[in-house]
Parts: sequence; C-alpha cells; structure tokens
Amino acid sequence: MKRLTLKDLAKMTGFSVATVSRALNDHPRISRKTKNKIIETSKKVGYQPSLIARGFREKKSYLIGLIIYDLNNSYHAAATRSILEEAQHEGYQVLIRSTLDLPTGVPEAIEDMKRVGVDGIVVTATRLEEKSLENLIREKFPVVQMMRRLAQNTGVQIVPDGAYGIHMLVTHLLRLGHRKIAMIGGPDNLYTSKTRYEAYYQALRENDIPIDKNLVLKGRAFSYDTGYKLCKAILRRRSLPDAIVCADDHIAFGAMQVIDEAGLSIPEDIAIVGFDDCEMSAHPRIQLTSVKYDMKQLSRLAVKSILEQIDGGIPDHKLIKIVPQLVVRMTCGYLKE
Amino acid sequence: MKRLTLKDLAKMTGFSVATVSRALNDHPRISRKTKNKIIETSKKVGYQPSLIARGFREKKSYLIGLIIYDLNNSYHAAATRSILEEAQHEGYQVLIRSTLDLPTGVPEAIEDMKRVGVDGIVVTATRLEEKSLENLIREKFPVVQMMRRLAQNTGVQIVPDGAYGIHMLVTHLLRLGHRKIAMIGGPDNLYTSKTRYEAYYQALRENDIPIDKNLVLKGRAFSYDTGYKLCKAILRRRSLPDAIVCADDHIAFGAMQVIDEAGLSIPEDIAIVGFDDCEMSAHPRIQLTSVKYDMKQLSRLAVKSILEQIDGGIPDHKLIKIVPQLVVRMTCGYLKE
DNA sequence: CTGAAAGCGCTAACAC
DNA sequence: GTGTTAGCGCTTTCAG
Repeated sequence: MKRLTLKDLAKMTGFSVATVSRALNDHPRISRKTKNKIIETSKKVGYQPSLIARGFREKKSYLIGLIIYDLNNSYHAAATRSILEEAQHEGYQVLIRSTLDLPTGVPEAIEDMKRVGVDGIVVTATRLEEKSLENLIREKFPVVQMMRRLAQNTGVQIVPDGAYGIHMLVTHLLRLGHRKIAMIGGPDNLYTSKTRYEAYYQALRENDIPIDKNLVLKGRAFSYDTGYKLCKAILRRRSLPDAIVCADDHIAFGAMQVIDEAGLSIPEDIAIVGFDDCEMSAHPRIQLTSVKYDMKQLSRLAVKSILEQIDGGIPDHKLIKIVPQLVVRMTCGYLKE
Repeated sequence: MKRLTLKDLAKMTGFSVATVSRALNDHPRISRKTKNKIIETSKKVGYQPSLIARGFREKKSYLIGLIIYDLNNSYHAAATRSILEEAQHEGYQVLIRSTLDLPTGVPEAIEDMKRVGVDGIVVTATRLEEKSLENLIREKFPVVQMMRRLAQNTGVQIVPDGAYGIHMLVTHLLRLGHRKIAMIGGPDNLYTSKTRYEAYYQALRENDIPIDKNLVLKGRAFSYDTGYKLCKAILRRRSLPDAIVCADDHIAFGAMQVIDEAGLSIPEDIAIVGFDDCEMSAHPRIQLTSVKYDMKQLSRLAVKSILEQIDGGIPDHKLIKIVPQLVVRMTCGYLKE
C-alpha cells in the first residue's frame, strides 16, 4: 500500500503533474473545471501530499520545535500543553526536546532541530547565557523565548512578570506581620531565579526591612527536591524565619513537607508562599498561597510570534510581560495578634 | 549564512559528491585516506547533513510520533518525559500530539504524522476502539500501544498490569477490614478503565463480597475533576462506603478534597486509594496509598520495539504487562478492631 | 577506489 | 490554461 504521488494523480486524471499541483494548491492560472475534477479524484483516492517532499522543495517543514526544561514540573507541563494546543490549532506540528537545564541541552536541541528543518523554535528552557540561542537569534532564525529569557535584550521574549508577582507576595507577607522572610529559589543562571531574587530584595528594601543574605537559599532546580533540602537546612538553624517565599509551587510543596515532618505548623510557625499556582495548590490539604497568570495568553502570543517571524518579519527585540495575579490561601498566614 | 551541502564539501575537498557522501556514511569501498580527509574538513566547517533531504531520499524522517492523552495528568506527563528521553537517547526526535481523548484525536494525529513522514508512532492515548489505529497496524506501520491498548489483541501492546494493581489495592482494603468499597474510574472506552473495573469486581468476588453496582461510578476522564464530582455524588447518599478505590491518583486527589471539605476524615470515615503513585501522593499532607510501576521500563520497551519495527520485523501481536507494586501509606486506613 | 548520473515528490519558472 | 523542465540535497546504482 504505497502512498500516492502527484504523478499517480496525473496519470489518473490525464493531466500533467504540474497541473495537478496547481489544482491542489489553488493556483490562479487554472480553469475551474480541471481544478474541480482533479480535486475530486484526489479526494476520492485519498491523496495526501508528502510534506517532506514539499518541505524539501520549499525549505519548509511545517514543524516547530519546542525546547522545554522538564515535564515533571507541572507548570512547565502546562506550558507545553498550551503551546501544543496553539500550534496544532495553527496547523503546525511540534517537535519537543527536554533539556533538564543541562548545559548541553539547548545547543544540542537547536542543532538537531535545525537538522530536521523546523521552521521556528519556541524555547521555554532558556538560561541567562545561552550562546547557541543568541547565535540563532542573530542569524535571524525564528525564535521565541517564552517564560524565561536571555540576560540580553535580544529577540522576542514573552515572559510572566515574575518580579511583580514576587513583589506582591512579599508585600502581602509583610502586611500580615511577617518580618523575617526567607526565600528559596532556583539557580542563578535562570531568568526566573534572578528576577525573583531581585524582586524579593526590592520589596524588602521598599519596606525598610534589613536584608539578610543568609535568608536566601539557592537550589539547583525548580523542584520538590530543592524545597525539601533547602527548607531542611533552614530548620536546622537556631532561629527560624516567620515566612518562606518559594520561587515556585514545587519548591513550596517540598518545603511544606519538611515543616510538616518537623512537627511545626503552617502558617503559625512558618508561613509559605509559592509561585505558579498548580492544580494541587488549591487542594484543601495544601492551600498554598501563590501567584498565577494566564498561560494560554503567553502561549498564544508565542505561537503567533513564531508564525509572524516565519512569514517574514523578525524583530530585533520585543519584550512582552504578562501581569500575574495574587491567589491568597491559607499558607501565608494571617495578621499576628 | 546558508547551510553547507555535500556539493560544497565536494568542491572544498576536490572529490565528487558521491565520494563525500560515502566518506561521511562510512561506506566500505573508500580509502582510509580520503575518508579521513573528508571527515576532517567536514568537521572543520561544521557540516550538518540535511535530514530532510536524506529522509526524502530514503523515505525516513528520523522522527517518531507520540500520541498522548493530556500533559495535565502528571502520570501521562511522566510517561511522555520518559519516552522523550529514551527516543533522544536512540537518536530519534519526537513529534507530540495530545488528543484529550476526543474521538477525532487519534485519527487526526495519525494522519498528520504520516504526512510529515514519521518512522513510527507510539500511542499512549489509545481507546478501546480506534479504527484509525487498527488500520495503521494492519498496514504494518510501526506502532506501539503503550500504557493503554486496543480491545483487540493486535500489534505491540506494552501496558502496566492494572488488573493486578487494583487487585492488590482491593485485597489490601479488605484485609484492613473495609467491606463497603466503592470505585471511581474513568470512561468505559479506555483499557485503563475497563481492566480496573473488572479487577475490582474480581477481587470482591474472590472474597465473597456481594457486588453493588451503585458503588461503581464512572467519570469522563482520569482527572481531579472526576474525583471531585463523583465523590461529591457519593457523599450525598444516605449510607457511605468505607473506602473508595480511585482508578488513578488524580481522581483520588479530587475525592480527598471533597471528603476533606465535608469535614469527614480519611481514612477513619472513608479510606481512599489511588493508582500511579504521583510525586504528590507521597506528600505528608496527602499520603495516598497507591500503586506504582516502572515507567522507565515501559518507555524503554516501547521505544525499543518501535526501532525494531522500523528496522523490519513487525510482529502480528505482542503483549507485555509490567507488574506494579503496592505503596501503602495512610489513606487506606488500618485494621478496624 | 572514485565519478557520473539518476531519481525520490514536489513546485516554479518558462514555454506554448 | 496547460505541459515541460529543472532542481532542492542526498544516496545509490552503474561505469570506469
């Protein structure tokens, strides 16, 4: 059961290959009659053009690449899901690569994707320094940095306004009376980490709270594990913080686990807040105060930008920040006395 | 900055295109000297063969398709992650489609994937009846059904032994003294649902527990939402069950939420067990008793089988069941004296 | 051991 | 309005 080609259709209809091609791609210079006839038989026999031959010819693959951090993180899974949906909607298929934030992750992914000829790449696994990505942008290849961005202002960057979110979180904790506020975040080489640390400092400064660098713990990844280990380190200290700002919900879940295990209570002994607002955060047993934003909007903008870039216009730089929203639940605590 | 082609390399080295091609694919009939020279310059200038041209020529794309249910389900996300890893490891790239179990999901995904010319397809979103998939298998296209399978014994099917898992769960609940055991599962047209319902009945029968069909609730999907809604329905009844078997952890989380909200306690009033053992299930605030199995093993077998099939041998039928393991935590309760 | 040439399926000049 | 032809980058006969 071999696939039908244009040549087969040509033979069947009695026209030339070129005419058949024109009919199927509704080219202007063709008579309605032949066109209809050809389209009809094409349908009847279930002809499917080979995208790979067409792509070969046109230097187009109708594929877009998506480079992500890790599907284990439900937030990144949600982003991936959303991109998938948007891309399918636009008639593109998606090639996915996961980097786990390894140094070789992005360069290898880019190389492989270029080899199979994707038309554009959405990267949600961007680290602050990423030579391969910078080069890609420089050579005007269609790229969108989504969720995370390079340190440089270059290319299209569509990110949630993490600084704003953390600022809301810290301000909220201060308003509730917490003073000694710790933070557990991710590695320094990620945009998400950096902005969140900075926003934390900024919020404290604005409220004249002295900054204590010992209260800031940096993990290797945005993960349950990071929260678990670093919060454990905090609990080993003599004096405990009132509250811990976690740079994402997964970190917060891990931190909560340690606090629970230690027999302390949340938020009475230590308040916890997260970021991203996973499904589980709303669970009555968790009730994590967090920050959420419209992932659908992010993804839609990202895919739209990729398509625009594919069709020609690649801007030197464009930065879109999506404003998030505070979701107050139980773990942040209440006004003391 | 155009990409280099074989022709360019030929010009640079002074050999013909054919020789260059042979050198790069270490063909037997070529002298070591020329081969080395060509490979060297190829490396120096960073030549990358166009997989799309090669694929066009060879009818191979070096792509495999992966059709999944939904990344929102952390269990399916984990499966996807695992497949991605294995495939990358084998030098294949992965095209992902998510169906959300819509009736048109699989057929459309298959059609699109064939168009871009994937070499094989792993389907984790199989429904019991799936004409498009059955046809694909019949025409000897490389396919693996992973995690879920068709009702028919056809093609390669690599699934966890859900029946065994549910059997362990129900038996365990019975041993703990629970007698009135309800079940919340997924839609009837999924393998995962069907086997799990059957195993539930089977385990009850073996223990001479009368079967009450009213205790079996069927949701639309394996989701938090299903657990939430159906458990709510259960709580509205006059007499409550001792325990609820949920067909996956997400359903269990939803069910737990309702029970918590109703002010009942788990497991004292109602015990809950899940299936899949998500990361969150181990959290001290959840401590869901569940069943886990080696996803890595499943994925590895699936990818291995796809590659084998691509290289020739497509078996008519092959069924592999992975044996799962019971993970006992708090939500299943203890012996009622 | 190496080169010349054909051809995969498709589109786009270029003729007629 | 339609047919002929060339060529995308690669592998693989077939000669030499």
